Amino acid sequence: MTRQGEETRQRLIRAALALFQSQGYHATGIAQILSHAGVPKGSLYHHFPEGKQALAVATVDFLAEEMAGRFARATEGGIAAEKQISRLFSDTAAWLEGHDYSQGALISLLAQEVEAGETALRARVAKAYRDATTQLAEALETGGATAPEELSTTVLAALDGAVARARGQRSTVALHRAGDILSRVARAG
Amino acid sequence: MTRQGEETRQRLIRAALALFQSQGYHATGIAQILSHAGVPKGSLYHHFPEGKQALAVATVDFLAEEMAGRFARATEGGIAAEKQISRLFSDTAAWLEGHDYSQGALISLLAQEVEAGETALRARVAKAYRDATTQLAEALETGGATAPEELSTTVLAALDGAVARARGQRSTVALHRAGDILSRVARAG
DNA sequence: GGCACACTAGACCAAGTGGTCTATTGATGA
DNA sequence: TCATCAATAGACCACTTGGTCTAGTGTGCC
Repeated sequence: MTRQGEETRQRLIRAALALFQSQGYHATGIAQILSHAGVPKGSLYHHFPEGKQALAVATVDFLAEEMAGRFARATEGGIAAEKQISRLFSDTAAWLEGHDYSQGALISLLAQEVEAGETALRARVAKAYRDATTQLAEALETGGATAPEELSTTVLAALDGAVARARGQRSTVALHRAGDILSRVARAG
Repeated sequence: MTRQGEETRQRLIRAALALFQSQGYHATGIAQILSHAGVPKGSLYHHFPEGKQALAVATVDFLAEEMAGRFARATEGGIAAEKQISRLFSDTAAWLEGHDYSQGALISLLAQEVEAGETALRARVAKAYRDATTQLAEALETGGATAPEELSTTVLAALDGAVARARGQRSTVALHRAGDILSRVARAG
């Protein structure tokens, strides 16, 4: 793959990520991704011969890596679990507001939108959930949480649900409420 | 509206609900709804002149009423908030398994899928969130919870997120974990 | 019984869908 | 320097989409 080819690939992934996150998988057309990325159709099918689904898989992987970095950073410096959680929610709230609620929770969106038949994509979604949970659990454990796996699962579920709601209501109160309650849970142990 | 007309309307709403809940709004075509409901196209546009979006609005209203009934029932007999929450999660888990994970969280799905331009639908989604939260909060308050609004918001967010995840992983463990933690929160006060 | 109209029926349409294919360009390694 | 092939470019295709429209049918009221 040439340097330019690599760049095109990245542009496609970024454009697809933004659009899928904003409208969902089925609402986003190939043409829209192409115009958003400034890339012709031939290039898409050169880099992703399996088409839209393959692009979505790459998008999930890209996002999963980004999240992994975020959780890893949360561990540094031994921040208390309680603090990690409240930060996770308030950072997400700020991110949503910053994008005027146009972005959302890709993984949970795909988990609900994608049919059982699209196995490749479904498998990546499931993997993304597993990885995010164990990574956050490790960070929380480092931060002194008891039952970190259970807490991590709950935090991620509440985060996804609250993001969806925030978008529906154009308000981050749900995010802050959930963050408050769950960070208190971490403190209580 | 004739008796038969009313029945056709109901059939359309039920079919649309099942399909939207299963695949999302954009992935579900008019033709699919029609064939699922066993209703010709002319009837749809007679009952819902504004088309797909109006049908989705009716679907949200229908679901909102159903949820209201569920929360009202939870209040009867003064069940403890702690118990209400664990039931909510385990009932949902059973419901998902019963439908082989084909059904999902419609409101949060729509909240993420629907563009800002579709105002009518967005407004109903926001209303459904508000109503569900206050109804559950009342039930929880009756059950002895402190800060019922905050708890209700968090429970609903976690429920939506856990449903999405359950579908992505074909497993209800996330639902049970979140239910456990949040019912403990209700007990702790 | 008979009329009005709520309702059903589905052919039809323009626009858009994801995907294929051929032609061409230009970066890269020998 | 040049040959090769990765990458770009976009015309094209079969099919589906949501929606419109005209023609009939049968229900319910007077």
